[in-house]
Amino acid sequence: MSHDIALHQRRRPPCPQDLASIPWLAALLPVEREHALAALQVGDAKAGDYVCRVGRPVTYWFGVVDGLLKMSSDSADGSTMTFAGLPPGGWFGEGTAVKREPYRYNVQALRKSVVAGLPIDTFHWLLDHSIGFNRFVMHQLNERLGQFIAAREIDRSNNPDLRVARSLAALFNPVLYPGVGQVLRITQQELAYLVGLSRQRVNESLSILQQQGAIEVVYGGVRVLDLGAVRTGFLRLK
DNA sequence: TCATTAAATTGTT
DNA sequence: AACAATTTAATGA
Repeated sequence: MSHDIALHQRRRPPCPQDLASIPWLAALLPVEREHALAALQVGDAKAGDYVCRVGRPVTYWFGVVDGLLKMSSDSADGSTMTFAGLPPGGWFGEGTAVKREPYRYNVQALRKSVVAGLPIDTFHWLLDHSIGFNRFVMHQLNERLGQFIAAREIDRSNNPDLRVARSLAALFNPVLYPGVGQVLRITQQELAYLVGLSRQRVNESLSILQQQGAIEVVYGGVRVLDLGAVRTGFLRLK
């Protein structure tokens, strides 16, 4: 397993295709956007690469252009706790970026991914100058708060079907992950890593959710049919 | 662009 | 954990 910080290696300027998948650019005025574009960086991360690590000083505000990342933390007893999966369109680290504190979690590529980074000084410049940017970050923080509260309920529950459903619902969040759309590209193995179940069990849960009409299982991904049903876990007990 | 081959993913035991 | 079946990605004409 590699231990590179993705954006410090294999870094390149963003291409138009990358820019199209960065949601907050649309919230900026032309002047602001110019400033942001001049500083934006894009890098490729191999599976297993770290995007950021606990304790490192904040250098960038990160976003997922393509691929899938995992946000996790190592607790005191040595076990690893996964907070969230990060699909395309997701940006993270604004909390620590605002405070200029060290990262409080690890973010690792679950598969080959494209990661974008906005240098922290540019991030602060946008906070100071752009109303649209502030609005975006505020929505982001608010939505993520809701997601973490939901995540606590997931952990309390022991029903694997419910856990899979809620994790999927989180990944399909259109505010946090506008790049996902109707079809989330994730293998059952990757989902198993995120939820903390075996691939077999995830496979079974997906079948049940499909039977209920909440999702459709496709090769290498999941199509959402009824996000509300996925969110509530539908007719299943806790 | 198409056919062939290799690799990845899934469903099942 | 191992297997065969299926789907996708890669290759080269």
